[in-house]
Amino acid sequence: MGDVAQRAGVSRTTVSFVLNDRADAGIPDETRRRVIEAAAELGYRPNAGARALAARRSDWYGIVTEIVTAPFAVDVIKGAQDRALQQGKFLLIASSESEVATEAAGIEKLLEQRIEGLIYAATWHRAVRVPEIVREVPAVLVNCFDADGSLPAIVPDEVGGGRHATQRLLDAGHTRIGLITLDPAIPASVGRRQGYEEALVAAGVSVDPSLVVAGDATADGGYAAACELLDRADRPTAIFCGNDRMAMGAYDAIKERGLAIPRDVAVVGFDNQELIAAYLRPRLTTVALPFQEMGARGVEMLAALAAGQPIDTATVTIDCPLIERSSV
Amino acid sequence: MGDVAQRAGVSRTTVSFVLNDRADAGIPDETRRRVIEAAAELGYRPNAGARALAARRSDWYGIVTEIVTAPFAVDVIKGAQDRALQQGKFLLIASSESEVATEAAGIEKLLEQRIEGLIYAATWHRAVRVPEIVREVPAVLVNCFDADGSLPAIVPDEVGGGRHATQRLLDAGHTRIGLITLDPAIPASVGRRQGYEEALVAAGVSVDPSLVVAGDATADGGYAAACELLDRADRPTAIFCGNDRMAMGAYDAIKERGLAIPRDVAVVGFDNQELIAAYLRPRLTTVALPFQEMGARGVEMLAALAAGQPIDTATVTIDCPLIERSSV
DNA sequence: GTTGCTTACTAACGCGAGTTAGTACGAGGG
DNA sequence: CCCTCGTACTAACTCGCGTTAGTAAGCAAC
Repeated sequence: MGDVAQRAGVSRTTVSFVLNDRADAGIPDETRRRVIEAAAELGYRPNAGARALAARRSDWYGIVTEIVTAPFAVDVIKGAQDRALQQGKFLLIASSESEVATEAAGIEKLLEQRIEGLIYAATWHRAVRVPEIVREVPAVLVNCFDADGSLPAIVPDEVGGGRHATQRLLDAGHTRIGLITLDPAIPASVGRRQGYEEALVAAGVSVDPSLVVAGDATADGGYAAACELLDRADRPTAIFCGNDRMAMGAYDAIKERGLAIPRDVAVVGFDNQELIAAYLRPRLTTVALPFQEMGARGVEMLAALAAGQPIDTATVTIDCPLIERSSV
Repeated sequence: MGDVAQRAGVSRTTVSFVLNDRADAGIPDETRRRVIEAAAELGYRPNAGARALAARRSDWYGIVTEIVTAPFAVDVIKGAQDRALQQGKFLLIASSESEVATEAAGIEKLLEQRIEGLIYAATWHRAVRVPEIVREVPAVLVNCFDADGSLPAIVPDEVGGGRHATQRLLDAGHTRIGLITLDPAIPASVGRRQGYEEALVAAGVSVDPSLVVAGDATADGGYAAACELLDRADRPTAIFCGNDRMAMGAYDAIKERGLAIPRDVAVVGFDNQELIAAYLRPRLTTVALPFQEMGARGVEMLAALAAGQPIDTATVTIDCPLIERSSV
């Protein structure tokens, strides 16, 4: 920076003013131009660490999540990183599944970098107990929530998603719609089922509990549950699967019986896992979890928190849109 | 740090010596203990930015990659991050697919953080043209290579993987083994096919070019190619698919014909995409791309480069192990 | 021709650490 | 009693930058 100043024939302070675009410091255009030119010629690149030190402001947010276990965790990261870049911030990513460090140690590392805020993201929608250390910095939970609601949280609208999926089947003329649910103890299962029932009721279709079967959240679980539904005398004409993996198994069960999708049985999934949904044959109509948007909203809330704006810690829910493909 | 010094009744310098474990500065155990205690009591957390500034050493590596497009990119990150943590380094991740910034802009950001090295990772094995800016810092290519070989590169051993897959089928007694290849212009396709042929030749089985068909790298492509192979009078008893998505399509083709996997037709995939391979029914035997290990090796090479150790820029290949499941 | 007001800067301090050169103290040797 | 020689520290500088307080030059007004 000193070299740039010398080359432009001004002081280091002036260079700082120009490069930081401080309008109040009345620098004439001619001087400004000289400084910018000198910086370009010398290939000057500011030192982010030194700047953070002097400005008492790091321009960094942190995010902790499992990046490998769930393939869609990266979507949260992408959404958050893009939004952060728009704000001139950079996102530091700490994996919470490392073998060489605990989750708390990872957060500790982030705090040593003096991050201005932290996003704590789960790979599947659930209640979590965040490590105490999280509370030392403005924090937002994404795709999870803590039991006592003391931290702001952003979660997918499972109920709405369940409604969208069911409505799509109703719109296609189905009235006997099977539902394969996940582990009934988790929010995804509860919410999606509630949405399913709401949509049926709203359409004046009676809810038949015998059409609801539970299964493992795997392809095998979906296969088994689908078999149960399909082997009834009055088999449903459509199946809403708790997730895409189960839909994968359901496809097998349907095809095995010589039935065609969607002609004989329509299928809707949930999660929109590209690798599955886009490659099943026929391609699977499903409901997307809004990971990117949740990440982006997380950064927005962080910005508000860091700016000291009051935030109602109420949980924010984000819509889960229906992704139309060819299985309905 | 000053507070810690005061509480321990020593100078700031002494605190620095203790916390950085400088053995040369003869600090007696008693003093050391007092300092560590004071730091703990005050909840002292060093400021990484300030430390980097003073020590002229950031302890950061950077990695640039597309994190969303390919689901396994995160494995490279995980492998690299774990190894970096072991070295006391932290990994800064820049997505090269952001809408708000170009790839070069992302790297620029990393350089402003004064990273000590850069990993440039591709999501599929290929030749790349790296932006010039990459050469301003020690850099290693992962899962890709540049045309003129001027940068060290780490790539998967496609040939070995093809050999493993084919050998597994030979071991199971198959001699008529179909191969569904990817776009013949890419290294993955060339290498895997070469491995396939090498294994056959080594086993004394003659290579029948008519058993090799090309297809789109999708489930539909795999389906079409598998149909072609299966509808021959002398259909193969095993199929080696260019990747797992194609295997997914091949499964459909096989099942449609009332054939059983692996009894009538055995299948081997490539890529080990968990979401597919672990959930297909039966579960798919496939070859894994060593993403985590490539990431880890990348960090190791970076450490060597940054330490000024000479490195032959020869490309390093990493073994692609066979993952046994139930389709053979 | 002093005062006062802009305009266009600069000197100097501070951020939180690492590091070098130097010092005070006590023990042991002559 | 003086002179080394470790031992156990400390003062002061430095890293690269942001920022505050201050100043010199030019001009208009009285």
